[in-house]
Amino acid sequence: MKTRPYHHGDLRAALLTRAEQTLREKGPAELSLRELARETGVSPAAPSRHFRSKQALLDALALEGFDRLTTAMVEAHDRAGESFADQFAGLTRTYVSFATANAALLELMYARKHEAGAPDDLIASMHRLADLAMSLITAGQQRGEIREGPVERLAVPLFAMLQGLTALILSGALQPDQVEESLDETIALLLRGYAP
Amino acid sequence: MKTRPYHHGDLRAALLTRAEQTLREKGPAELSLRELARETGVSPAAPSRHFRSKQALLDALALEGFDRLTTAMVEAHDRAGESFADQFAGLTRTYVSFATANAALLELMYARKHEAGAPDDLIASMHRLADLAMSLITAGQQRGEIREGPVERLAVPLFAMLQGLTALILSGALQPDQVEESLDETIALLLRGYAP
DNA sequence: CTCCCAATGTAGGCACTGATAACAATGTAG
DNA sequence: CTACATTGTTATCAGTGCCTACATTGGGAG
Repeated sequence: MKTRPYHHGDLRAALLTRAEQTLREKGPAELSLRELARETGVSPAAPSRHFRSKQALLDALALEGFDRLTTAMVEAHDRAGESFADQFAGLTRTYVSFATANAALLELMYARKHEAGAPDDLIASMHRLADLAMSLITAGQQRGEIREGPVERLAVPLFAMLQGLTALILSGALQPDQVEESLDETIALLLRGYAP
Repeated sequence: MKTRPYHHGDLRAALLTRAEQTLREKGPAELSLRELARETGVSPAAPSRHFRSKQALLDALALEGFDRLTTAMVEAHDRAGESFADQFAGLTRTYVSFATANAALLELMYARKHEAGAPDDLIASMHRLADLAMSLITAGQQRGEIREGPVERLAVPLFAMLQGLTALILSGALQPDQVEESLDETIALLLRGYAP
């Protein structure tokens, strides 16, 4: 019988994928470093070599989430048509779709951000995401499809809407079969509100 | 030296107020039943007589929060003027104001709602709040200040906006001095979007 | 090639948590 | 006055995150 090698090989990655799985299944509250170690077949203290604290692991997970979301949105932007409405709808949909597919992850991503000790890379990731949305708005303004005004101010309702819509979906306030029509309604309302 | 009486008097209420205080100061994660008991000057197992589990205490806190928020919104509605825009702005502002003043509480209120075992009274409280907003919309429709359509559908962007705006504020994405102008911007955008 | 050392894993223990069971004090209904 | 339900207390359990000391490994310097 071949014994398990002393060194795991890539414990860090193994922990992360396993953690995301249990996060998806049972939520962040149920995530335990010890149990994670148990499931990965490693000693209880082993994870500490890769993640100084439980929070550090959660941060790493959140960071990964931001990366995935950002690339998804960039791809959606490239894939969308020329018209502002198209791009707008495209970005909104991919955001919401990511949110529904990765509910717990997104919750984690935003839960972590308004606490004091948020790491720099996390904050940077979030800003990158925000910039994406802002550039969409300035583009719309240049085409005359969005009313004028400072971007930071105009962007607030958009952010709020995205954030709020996903919150509604995650919280179960919106049934899955209502999501599509709610999205339509919301996008239409935003476009009317943003019209010059 | 007078010894502390065996019976506390109103432990349940004492625990709740103390719990809300620490919730406000240190967030829900740091809330510990044992510490609560310690601060209240009572044995570690005493709280279990009033709250079967930690979750039960959090639920009670959330329920209290919903009650307070609902009454605040009802009062705001009564205080507001006749015009739809007035009422709309009034409700939005009180909601956001409650959110900023009771950040952690509100987070708790919504965190609990999308988990399986949410108690009935909590769910009922949330529906009461939702009905309030919906009735605002139907009233607006009757006055011809809001486009027609099913209320449940029209209400979604409003809920999303409220939820999202508070999320932005709580998360620190909006600086306190930006809140007022963001609110103005958002309310105006919503009114344009809702216009017939 | 060898030896040393940094990286990675293990063993054990500490302080803390929430939960539960068995027991004690209290106040009250009959 | 007494039986009893309520509300505290004590003790204990399993589980957690984190820390220190030790073991094993593999790769780079000589």
